[in-house]
This record gives sequence, C-alpha cells and structure tokens, in this order.
Amino acid sequence: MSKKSLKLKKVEVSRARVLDAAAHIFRERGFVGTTMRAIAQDAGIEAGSIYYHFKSKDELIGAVLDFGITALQGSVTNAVDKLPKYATPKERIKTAINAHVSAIVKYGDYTLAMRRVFGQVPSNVWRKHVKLREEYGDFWHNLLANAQKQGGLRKDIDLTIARLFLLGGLNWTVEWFKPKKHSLEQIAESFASLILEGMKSK
Amino acid sequence: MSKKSLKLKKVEVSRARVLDAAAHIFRERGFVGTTMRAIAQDAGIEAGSIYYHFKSKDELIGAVLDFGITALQGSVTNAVDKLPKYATPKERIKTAINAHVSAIVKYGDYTLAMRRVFGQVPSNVWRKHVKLREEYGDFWHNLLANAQKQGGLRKDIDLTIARLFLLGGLNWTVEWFKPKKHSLEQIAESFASLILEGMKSK
DNA sequence: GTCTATAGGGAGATAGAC
DNA sequence: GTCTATCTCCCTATAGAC
Repeated sequence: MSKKSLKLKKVEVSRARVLDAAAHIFRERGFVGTTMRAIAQDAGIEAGSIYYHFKSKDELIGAVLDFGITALQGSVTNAVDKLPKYATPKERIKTAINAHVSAIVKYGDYTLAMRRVFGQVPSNVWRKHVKLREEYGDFWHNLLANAQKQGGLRKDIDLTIARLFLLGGLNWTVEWFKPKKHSLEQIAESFASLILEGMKSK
Repeated sequence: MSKKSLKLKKVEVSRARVLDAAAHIFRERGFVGTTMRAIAQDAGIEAGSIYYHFKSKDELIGAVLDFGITALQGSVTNAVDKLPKYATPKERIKTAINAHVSAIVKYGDYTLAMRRVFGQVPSNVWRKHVKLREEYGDFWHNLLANAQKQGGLRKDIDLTIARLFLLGGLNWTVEWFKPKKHSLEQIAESFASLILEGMKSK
C-alpha cells in the first residue's frame, strides 16, 4: 500500500486527531497550562494513549509548531508562485498579504498556539522550530527586497523594520477577527492599502 | 503621615517588589507556568509571604495587567497632552506612536506579561481588566477619528481596521527589539513613516 | 492502538510561630 | 511582615493488560 494513498491508515488518522486536539488546547491554555489529559479528552482518547503517537509533551508542541509554520509558508508561497511572471511587485505583495491573512485564520488553532506558547517552550524544542520561522521571514524579506530593487518601494525604508511591522500587524488579526463581523478579503485589502499607500490624505 | 508622601512605607516597597517580580516571571513563563515560589524567589522572600500582599495568584496577575495598561496609557496620553493646541493631527499621531513604543519597551516586563498570559487568565480576572484595555483602544480611535475629521487622513480608511493593524505592528516590537541593535527613536520614526506615508514609491 | 493504574514530583494556599 | 510546615490536589510519564 502506497504511503501516498488518499485513504489514511488508522494510525495516521489518530495521530492527526491528537495533533489537532493539541493545537486547540495549546491555543487556549499555552504550553505549561495544557495537560495531556485535556488534549486526550479533546481527541476522544485517554491520556496514556497519546504516548503511542508522541513520546512527550515537548515532542507534541514541536510537531504543532512545525506544522503551523509549514502550512502557513506553503499557502503563501503557493499563492505567490501562481502569479504570472509579469506580475508587479505591488501585486506580489498584495497577494502575499491576502494569502498570509487567510492562512493564519484558516489554521487558527496552530497559529494561535504558536503565539500563546511563545517563551514557554523548552529551549531545545524552540531552537529547532525557529529555523523554520526564519525561513518564512526570509521569504518576506526577499519579496520586499525585490520590490524595492524594481522600484516599487521607497528606497529609504529599512526592510527589516518594515517587515516586522507589517507581519506584526497582520498576525494580530487572529486575535480580533470574527468571521461574522468582517470579511477576510476586505481586511486583507485594507492592510495592503494601509502599508502600501499609507493612511495620510494626499 | 500622608499617603502621598514620597518616601514609601515598607509595606508599599514590599508590595511593589512582589509586583515587579510577578511581572517578570509571568512574562517569562505565562500565567499557568508561573509558580508563586518562583515569584517569591525573584522578590527575595518566601512563597507564603506573598499572600500577605495579594490574596491569590489571580489577584496578582490582575494587578500586573492593570498596572501595565495604566502605565502605558498614562505615558501616551501625557505625551500627547503636552503638545501645543495647534499641533497637527499628523504630529499627534507621530507623538503617540513614539510614546507608545517607548512605553511598551520601558515597561517591558508588564507589556510582555500581558501578551504572554493572553487567554490563560481566569475569565473573571480578564473581564475586569479588559475594560481598561478598551479605554486605551478608545483613546487611539479618537486620535485617528479626529485626524480624519480634520482632513489629515484618507476618508476611505476603516478606522477600526487601521487601528488594530497599527497597534498590532507597534506591539510586536517588544518581541524583537534589542537596545544594542536599534534606536527606539529611529524605529518609532520608521513606524510613523510607514503607516502615514506607505512604503510604495511615489 | 488503546486502556487502567500508579509512581514520583510540584503546585496553590493556609496556619501558626516569630 | 515574613517564615516554616503542611494539606490537598493534579501533573507527566511509564508499565503491563487487552
């Protein structure tokens, strides 16, 4: 049986359910506040059974963190790569903003888990994970650097500060976004307009 | 003896030391990850003694959260109020950005504690605190609304989205700011330029 | 694969001495 | 005001049955 079969094996389903449950509970209670019992209950099994899939709480949070950033990076790079070659730097940035905001909301449990456990995760786990985060930061840095090189962005802006400011503003969305109150497309559109055009009247 | 005497009574000094220690540890470990024993050690006393000043861990985090947002709001409103009456909307916004960024770094333990314990604090404690946060949000909302009314900001921007985006970007600073690597003034200046003028080349 | 039972370690909070 | 001692509860992780 191929590993890429669409039908997942039982063990893969169980593992995925535990991972989802873990993201959900880590998101609500942070790392230390999360108990294996709470994750187990959310996943519909007993606490002891988690250890068949993950050998410790540390390994579990590591898997949640890595899955979250990987899913986010995959969504965004995929969206940008689909653009035609002649797409302008501004279009690329707008697309990335839209994809980023959509993804952090779509993978809300994972995204918020990442925020909540910041600074609570054992340092050896965090060090491993941080490399993935930096890759994603580099993606954005290159996006902005190319735009600047091609004349789409002001030459006087510090790209590192701009990137951290922009991503800080985008990521905050998960904390206040309510699907019933706002449309994601409109929010992403507003963000792009704010960071590209500024809010000053002309 | 007046309560407003500059010389603090012993009990006030102790209480302040416990509060500072609590902010420091909550910042590092989140709410659930923080132990009363760790706070006590940081404050130079024994765990049992904390209960002379605060009657529970819940009351302690409540005090840290309230002090943090109050200090932040005080710093920012104070800076803006000092501006001359004829200051332009743009100047007011720049001043507020500068004061906000300075304050969140100055009160770093309290600011970061607020971020870390998000979603981990018992809901009755959080509900009380959230009112103070909303007051500060209102302050920013009015600042932007006045600027827009006076023609300093584009009429087509949604002030709520703009405010959440801006504050999200500003608040993220505490996570990456390193005094040896950056100057706070330069960062605040960059933020103001980004949000007001935009990063697109003209 | 998942269960139950439990070992071993800390947690928050209180009481009473000083 | 602060300390020490302690009650009671709940945590992670393991072992062995099914």
